[in-house]
Amino acid sequence: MGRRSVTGESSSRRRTRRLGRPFFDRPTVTVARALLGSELRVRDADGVRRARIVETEAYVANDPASHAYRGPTPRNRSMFEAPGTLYVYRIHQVDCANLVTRRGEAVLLRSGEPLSPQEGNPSGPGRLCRYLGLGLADDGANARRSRRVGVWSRARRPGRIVVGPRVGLSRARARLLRFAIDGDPWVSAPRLRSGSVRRDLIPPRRRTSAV
DNA sequence: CTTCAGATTATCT
DNA sequence: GATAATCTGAAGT
Repeated sequence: MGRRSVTGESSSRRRTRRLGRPFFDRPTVTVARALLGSELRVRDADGVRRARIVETEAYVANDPASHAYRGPTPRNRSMFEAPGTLYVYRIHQVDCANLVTRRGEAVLLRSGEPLSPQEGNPSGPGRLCRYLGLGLADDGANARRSRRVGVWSRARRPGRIVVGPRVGLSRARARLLRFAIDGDPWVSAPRLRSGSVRRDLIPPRRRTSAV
């Protein structure tokens, strides 16, 4: 905790913009990859918290691991709203945030690099929300329009993207729908390593311990 | 109404 | 690596 990585600035700067419908209204895997390197901003009375997204997971149609798998319920209602909607849920006393892509599909924001002056650890979906001040109250807000929450395009290119199995699931373990910036120190455990997973290969089920 | 597993994390061996 | 914490949503009776 309290670490801040040095992120070679200035060299390949880009103009950033708030991401809108064309960004979110695409296949979920596309959005999950495109979100890497983008910036999440949450405004409150004290100012703006910012984090650079370094790890995501895709939850797609007909996905047994998705909260939307059995159709709309009171909890997952936001997953069936417009692209860019925040779906925030609570598990084991922590809140986790998703961005909706297409109907019933979303991208879980798994970890980020802290960009605000405030120290903190946004590595892990619960910690990311806590660092940014995101919570259940934000469920249903739309990041395309919200004054409080927004996603901003990459200021610089991310490095290589690595792919692997999603974390913490008991079902659909074989699907490679977790994406991260290779080597980024803020990627959550278990760490993905380049070359450790073949994108086109479905690994056999393991009895214990993932990755 | 009751049961139960869970898109996590802190802490221990 | 393994487990407890701690509680809610959703499915079952």
